[in-house]
This record gives sequence, C-alpha cells and structure tokens, in this order.
Amino acid sequence: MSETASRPTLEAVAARAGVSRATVSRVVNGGEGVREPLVERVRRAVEELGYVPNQAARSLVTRRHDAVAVVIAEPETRVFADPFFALQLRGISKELTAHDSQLVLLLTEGRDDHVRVGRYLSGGHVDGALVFSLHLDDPLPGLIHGAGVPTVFGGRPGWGEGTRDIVYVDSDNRGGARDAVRHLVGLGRTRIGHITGPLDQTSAVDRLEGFRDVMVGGDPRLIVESDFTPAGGERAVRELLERCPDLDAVFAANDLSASGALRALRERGRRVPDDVAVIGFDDMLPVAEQTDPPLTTVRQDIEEMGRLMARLLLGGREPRGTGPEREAGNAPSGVVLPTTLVRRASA
Amino acid sequence: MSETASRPTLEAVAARAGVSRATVSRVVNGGEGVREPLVERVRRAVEELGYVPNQAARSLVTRRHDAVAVVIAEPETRVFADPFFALQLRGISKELTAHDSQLVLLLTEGRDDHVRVGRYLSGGHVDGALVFSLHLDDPLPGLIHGAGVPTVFGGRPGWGEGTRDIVYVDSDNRGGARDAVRHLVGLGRTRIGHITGPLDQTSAVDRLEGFRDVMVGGDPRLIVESDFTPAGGERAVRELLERCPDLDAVFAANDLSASGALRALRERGRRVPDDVAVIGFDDMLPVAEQTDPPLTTVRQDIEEMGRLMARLLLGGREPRGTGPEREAGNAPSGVVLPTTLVRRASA
DNA sequence: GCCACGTTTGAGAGCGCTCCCTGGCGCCCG
DNA sequence: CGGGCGCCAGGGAGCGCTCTCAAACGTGGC
Repeated sequence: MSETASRPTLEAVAARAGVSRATVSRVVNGGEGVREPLVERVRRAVEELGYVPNQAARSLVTRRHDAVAVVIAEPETRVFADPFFALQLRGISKELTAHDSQLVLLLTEGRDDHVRVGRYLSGGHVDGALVFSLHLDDPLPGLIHGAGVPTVFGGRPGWGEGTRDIVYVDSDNRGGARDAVRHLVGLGRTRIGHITGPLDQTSAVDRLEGFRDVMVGGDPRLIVESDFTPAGGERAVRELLERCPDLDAVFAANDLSASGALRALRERGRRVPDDVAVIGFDDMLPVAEQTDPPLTTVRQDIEEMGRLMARLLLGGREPRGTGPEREAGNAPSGVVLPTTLVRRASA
Repeated sequence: MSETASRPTLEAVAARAGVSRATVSRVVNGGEGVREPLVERVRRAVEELGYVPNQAARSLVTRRHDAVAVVIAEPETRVFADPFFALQLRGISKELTAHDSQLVLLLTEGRDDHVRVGRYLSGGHVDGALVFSLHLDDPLPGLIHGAGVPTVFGGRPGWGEGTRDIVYVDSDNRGGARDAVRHLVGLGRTRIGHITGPLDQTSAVDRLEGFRDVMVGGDPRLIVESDFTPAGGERAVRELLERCPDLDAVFAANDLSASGALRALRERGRRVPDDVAVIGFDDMLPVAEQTDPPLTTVRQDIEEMGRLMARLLLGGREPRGTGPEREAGNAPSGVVLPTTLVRRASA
C-alpha cells in the first residue's frame, strides 16, 4: 500500500479487469465508446489497485503536461511582501485545479535567472505561462514572449502596446483613478494632490493618467512622484503641503502610501477628512481597514484577475480533455477588470 | 526557432555530433567517462540545436522528477495575506533552484481538496513535499505523512510529537517568547500581559509556553486568548486593562496583534513605552517598522526556514545527480531555528 | 438468412530518454 | 612483440502510456 511497492501500471489494471490496456486507457480518460459493464469492471480494478496514471508517460506521448508556469519577477522584496501576489495565486490556483492542471512556480532573482526561466519555458515542460512583470524595463516578458509558449501577462506590459498577440489581464487602473478623483471633486475639493507610484510601472502610470483625465489643466506641482511605500507617502505629503499649504485632498496611488500620507497629515495637524480628504488604491484589507481613519480606496478584484489569467491561458479548454485545445487566437489581446470605489471614513 | 517546429531530440543531437544517443546522454548528464573532444562536439551540437532534455521522457525511466510539491493548507484567507508564506516560498525556491528542482504549488481550499492533494502526492509526480499546516486539527498532514512521500513540515505539527520519522523546521517560538518576556522583566516591568494567538496553532501555543516559562506563578488573568489580528489585539488590550488597570507591559504573540494593542493603548491614553511597553513577534517589516512607535519584536528568519526545509527534503543530494539519493533517514526529526530580539521604540 | 455497416475491443508501434551490456581499441606489462 | 585489462562508445531494450488500425462483434435491412 505504501512503501517502495512500485505503483500499479495500466497493464496491471488491464490484467485485473481482464481487458486490454487500450480499454483501460479509454476508461481512465473519460470512458467514451466503452460498453457499460466493461467500464464498471475497469473502474473497480482501478479502485482496488489504487491506480494513478503516470503523468510522465502520458506527457511523453500527448505532449501535454497539465501544468502551467507562474513566473514572478521579483526585483524588489517589497513587491513580494504584499498580499497582491498571494491573492492572485489563489485565483490562479483555483482555476487551474478546475482544469486539472498543476501550478509550477518560478520566482526569479536577478538577471541570471532570466536565462534559467527562459530555458525552462522553451523546454516544453508546461502548457503555458502566466507572467507577472511590473517594471517597464524588465527584459523577462520579452524573452518569454519570444519563447513560443502560450503566455498571459498579469498587468499591462510596458511594451508591445498594440501587438495583437500579447494577452494580458489588468484592472482598470485609469478608470479607478478617475472615479477616485471624481469622488474628491464631488466632495467639493479643488486642491487635490496626487502621490504617484514608481513611474516605471504601468499601474502607476495608468493611475496618474486617470488623475490627469479629471484634473485637466491642473497644477502639475500637485503631482509628486513616489514609490508605493508608507515612508514615501509621508515624504510626498510633506512636499505637497509645502507646495500648497491649503491642500484639501490627496489621491494616493496605493493604500500603503495613503497610510503614510495619513500619518504625515496627522503629524502636520491636518484633520482627515475634514481638512484633507484621502483616497488610496488597492483596498488592501490589512492596511485600508486598519488606518486611522479607515481608508476610502479603490478596490480591484485581485483574485478574479488570477482566475481570469488562467482561464484565458487554458483557452476554451473545458475541465479536462474535452473541446478544442485552443480557440485559434481570436482572444482579446487585453482584458481589463473593473474597479469599485470603497467608501470608508477618509473621504 | 520558435513556433511549432518540434524540439530537437537526443537523437537529433547525436546525429549532428556524429555520435550515439548514449554518448549525448552521458554528456548532458555530467559528461563523466566521455573523452574531451567528443564532449566538446556534443556540447556544440546541443548549443546549435537549442536542445533541452524532455523531462517527461527522462522521468519515465529515472523515476525522478526534479520537482517538489509545496502544500499550503489555507483554511483562512488571513493566513495567506501575510508575507510569511511569501518569504518562505522565496527561501524554498532558491534552494530548489540550486538543486535544479521545480516547485509545484498546491493550495488547498477546504476538505475536498485533501483528497486531490493526497492523490497527487501519492501519484508519484514529485520527489517530495513541503507541507505547511498551521492547525492542530488539520487532517492533511496526517494524510500526507501516510502517502509514502518524503515530506518536511513547516512549523511543528501538532501531532506525532515523538514520532521519529516526522521531519519539520520551526523557529524557536518558545525561546523567542522567553527572550521577549525576559527583556520586559529586565526593563523592570512586573505586570506583563500576554495576547496569545489562536491556540489551535502550535506556534501560538509555544509562544504562550515561553511566556509562562518566565512568568512562573504569574496571574493567569494576564493571559488573553486572541487571534493574531489587529482587531483581536485591540480587544485583548481592553480586556487586559480592565482586568489590570496598572498593566505595564504587553507581549503580543505576533506583530499584527501588537499593532492593534498599540492602537488600543493610545486610545486609552497609555503612553508606549513609558506607561506600557509592548513587544510583538515575527518582525513583519511592513507592520513592525510602521507602527507608532516602531515595534520591538522577535525576529525569525523566515526565508532561511524555507531554504532549510528544501535542503532537508533533498537530503544530502548535491546540486544535481551526484551523491547518494538520500542519506538513510538519520536526519534530525525537528530542526529549530533561533530567533533574535529586535529592539525598536516600543519596549 | 445473408451482407453491409457501425460499434467495441485489442494489438502494436512508438513518444524521448536512460542504462545495461557488449564490442572495440589503446596501453601496459610480461 | 603478444596477451590481457580497462576505458570508452554504441546498440538495444524498455519505462508506462496513447493512439492508430484492424479484427471482432453485433444489427438492421432487404
């Protein structure tokens, strides 16, 4: 039952059920075109022997692996320490499970790893790849895109804008930012500052664009470039207050920097939201709910992004072997998920 | 180069290099016992053709997979939203990479998944498993332990205490807790409260034990069971202050609950650390450094735990194929990593 | 009652690789 | 200078599975 007793093979099951290997194979893979009594007999034999198909042998002939690589490029540790990827992984995992696929996690550390990952992906060990790349100058996505592996990107890649065959899933960063800023405007605020994220990330750029969409002709000095960290948020607010002492609202590009902003505002004696209204982005719960006051922010459904990425990669493939392998690429080249404004106390 | 052009096989490389398949195989797998000029020729052919071994074919005969499953049981979403697993995964990933192994991530959602994971693991798709189980009543670890797959647990499992063949890696929760409480005592504090974690987790239990080790004969009413969350920490502090208004220190079982404690103390007009000193556990940076005041806490090297788990699982196996497959199990049944007290402003 | 056709089942090849074993060759020693 | 030994390369089997193809088995219609 346990130990080194080598696992039963198809052959063994066939012998036990008194049929041929081919028949067992058919039953194991869906049982189409096998008469009921035989199906039953085979099923029982499988059960009794505790047969589990040898995936290696199967892959060898089918050239399918029922496995998908998830590549997370991680130039900074910070990125990895937030719940973002965790949630996305969850979504991915759920969807892959539904498709009987495994999740092979590839974390890259520095440039050398690109080679390793590239080799792995083009080595045909997986059916596809889900790639997260946050930085515009990251060579990895390009590499992968050239590796000839079906790929879906998480977040809008910074290059190949109009390229038809790049598939990605992103949230509506720009639209979400617009909603946030419009909300501030609706509150009667006029001197609205924006704390950006690192502008080598498309999400930060898109949020900035959304801000600009609403504040057309606004004072460019009300935009301070920052880095998605609480400390950066603090610095940015100090800068903003210096440039514009009667600032009455802040839109921070993420919750972390918003939390820093909150702290700096309190320290400077500004009441939130009375004097200055604050809105963040992400709705990262441990942060957004715990700030003082709780943060109004833009929520994105991160887990759903993950699910969608997996679904897109697996294409029209139904939960196991049915249907066409892949709808010939008329997939949308970019899918953008909606965001919603979550009102709490800060604005 | 790209596209569907089927990848080159050993055969192709052999033809190109003018040698036999066997020779190419030898070269690819270390090149022992092949004369230099041939090695060179084969290497070049591999390079030119962009040959990558077919892992499925290889596994089929070697019965090795160069892959390790990482199983994360996740009854609560909260658990996953903290950076803990992320860091551990990093450590694991690094070590596996060094051993040319892949990381197959298995996230479980609810009971049904146990079956799936069990089948997968006993299906012989991976060389071993790294399992994280946080709760005492989780049936998963038991299941896996019975599946006949080499396994290393992350964190002390709640059962099979003395069992010789259970291998796990944990931090020194008890010792770390002792250090923290001793530090408070050294500060002259005498009315020290403890906010525990969920006591169905061994880490929480061990930290409580450490607290008790130092506070022998202490008032049991100074121990409040909580849940590792900020909100729980707040509640616990209110409870503690009610029971003991002149409380002068709090040891919280993790940083998150410590942050809640900090807030509740401020709200109740207690100054930290003047009136009440506070120590957390984990040194979860985004939290510990950002609290007001910054949190004194117990650091554990989470990434190293991950590395160690992987190293233990892979046994004495050197970076690829050399050495014995596995030192016959005289491995230590539990490895406990040291913790260090990180002094910041809160105590 | 017989033949043509559709449906099930079985036989066999082969996926790409490793590894055992044999054959060939150079070299050392007698 | 010849025999034996050791080292290196190649041949070939076979890992467990899928999938094509052909055989066997009905079944219905004429």
